[in-house]
Amino acid sequence: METAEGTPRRLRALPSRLANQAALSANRIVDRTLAGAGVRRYHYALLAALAEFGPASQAALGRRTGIDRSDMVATVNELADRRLLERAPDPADRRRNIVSITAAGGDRLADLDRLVADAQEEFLAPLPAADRRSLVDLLTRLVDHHGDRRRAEPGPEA
Amino acid sequence: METAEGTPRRLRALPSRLANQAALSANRIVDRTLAGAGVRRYHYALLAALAEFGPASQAALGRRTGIDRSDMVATVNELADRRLLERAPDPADRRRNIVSITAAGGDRLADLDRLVADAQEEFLAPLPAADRRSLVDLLTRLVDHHGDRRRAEPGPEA
DNA sequence: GACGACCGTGGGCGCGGCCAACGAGTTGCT
DNA sequence: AGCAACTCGTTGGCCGCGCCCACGGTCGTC
Repeated sequence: METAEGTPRRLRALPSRLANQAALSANRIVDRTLAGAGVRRYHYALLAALAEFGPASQAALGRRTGIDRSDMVATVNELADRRLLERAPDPADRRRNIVSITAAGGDRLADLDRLVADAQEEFLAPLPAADRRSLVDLLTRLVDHHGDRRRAEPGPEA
Repeated sequence: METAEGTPRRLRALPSRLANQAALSANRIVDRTLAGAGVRRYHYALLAALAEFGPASQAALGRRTGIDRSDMVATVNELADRRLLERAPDPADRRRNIVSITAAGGDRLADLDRLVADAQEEFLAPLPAADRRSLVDLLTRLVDHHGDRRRAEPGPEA
């Protein structure tokens, strides 16, 4: 029998790979769940950001969700088509669009929140509550340190 | 000032998102590091698997690294072009190719191992040793539970 | 000998995460 | 007032990863 082919130790023990594999699993679960409701992760993130902070420009929403400005255009388009949000020009700054969530969008978000919560449960299934807290804490510290943004500091002082 | 735009709580507290963001950071670091040596993650994984278990078929390597059979073809091609591994037909089973690492491939892998180790250090920088162990432990438990493979169990007995 | 399973290969797809560029608009400085 | 620097939305593109399907060749097994 040549079944039971294991992952190489070199890879299996690699924190970066572990993080990646865990994220893979998490994303698979969440994506499958959201797909059942006809949305992708970007859609959920955008609706969540809108519900949390109220209307904002696309650029600001991008900063909050980590979605690139160019990808934001398509994401807003898709959700606007479904009447889950609205895009209106900002009279005070004509460069900006003000994006706001609709009532239907709020309702939809509530549904998605439930689905996503279930997905978290599935993802974290093997861990008891205390370990879940540890995990969240550790991951939070990691992401807080390497700040999300592509920081290109100007190198050593000129 | 409208700077300091934060991530919505709903997202920030989401374990699946935290895992994803952490993996994002990890992958950015590792990818940048490997790119400096002219390779991608798939290349490193493949070389590591070869060095660890010796010559194997492409399908077996795919199972060990998590690389799809079709993607494996290209990966093997690229490394074979650089003489880091060799592909030879298996005389005992003419469906198979036997892929084996070359001396140059072994040398290269040793270099990459060092680079990857540095990358881990950078990724884990904010965590003291004890926390790193906790993290690895927690992540390992997560990935061990949802087994890597796309398991499609036949549902309830017919 | 026929069927099923497996292998390598080719082709394709979607998503997430990027970057470059442009025109319109705004802000800041002088 | 004028100009430079910046911001914003948008278009278009790129790449890597993770997948799937289908095909022809090859075992293995009944």
